[in-house]
Amino acid sequence: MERIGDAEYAVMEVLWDEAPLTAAEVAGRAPRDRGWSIRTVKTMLSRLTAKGVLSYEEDGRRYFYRPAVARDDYVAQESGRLLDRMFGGRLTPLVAHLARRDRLSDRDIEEIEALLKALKS
Amino acid sequence: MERIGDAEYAVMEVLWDEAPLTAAEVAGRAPRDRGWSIRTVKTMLSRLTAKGVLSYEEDGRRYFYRPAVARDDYVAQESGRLLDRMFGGRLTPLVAHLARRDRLSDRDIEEIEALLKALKS
DNA sequence: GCCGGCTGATTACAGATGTAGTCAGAAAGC
DNA sequence: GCTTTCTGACTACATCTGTAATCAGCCGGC
Repeated sequence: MERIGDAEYAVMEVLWDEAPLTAAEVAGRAPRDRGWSIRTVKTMLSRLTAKGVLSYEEDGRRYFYRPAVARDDYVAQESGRLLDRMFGGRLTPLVAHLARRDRLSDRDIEEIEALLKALKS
Repeated sequence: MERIGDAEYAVMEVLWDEAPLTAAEVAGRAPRDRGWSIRTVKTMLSRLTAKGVLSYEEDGRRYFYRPAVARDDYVAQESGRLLDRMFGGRLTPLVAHLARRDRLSDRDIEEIEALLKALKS
């Protein structure tokens, strides 16, 4: 799967949340703080389509865009990449790292323990 | 901290592993499969220095390069970024995601449980 | 029937990145 | 001493990314 940039990712988020949408609808649902012009959004949509992560159906002369890759698959790829690159592909060092850096709340710990317990049964 | 690319990251890995090193030494220790010329490595070193993630001491007309940011800090930034972007900044969804995608071995589960248990005490 | 506005396609352009060549000067071999 | 070799500095250039303008054509209002 091709890599996508930060801004492109924001466009994907919109469509993962709701699809299919027209370019104008995507622009309307994009994060306000990006301050994108409709042109910018259209460029993103074209590029993402070229990269094969979006597809569309024609509706007259408009397109209805929708994701061609599941959010879960994309997330799996990116988190796998980070894990491979920085933690030798293993999750434990990541958790240890986050714990060291105080990114783990007590609630996190409880939740993850419950999750792991469920996995073992 | 400025962002660095994939190739730049590979250079940092060399120096996080061993420092200080000259440009030639970094080139010699870089992953063979990158097929880098010494020029390429030197460009990386300059850019990383400009970005402030490397520093150097002069040794005659050569430089000895060394990391100016700890690997741990860099890793914290990048894993935080991924967590924020894809999992709302929370670790639990990441673990749940990896579990769903079979990236969690029994050994991982045991290790993480032990780690969490230690954290609580 | 013409005009303003909307559509996707194409083009523009600056900054980042990957990869490397050129240059001026020092050092080292001979 | 002269040539080869090595150094960092600077330059080059294609691709990717973020951001947007231009273009050609269709559609809906009047």
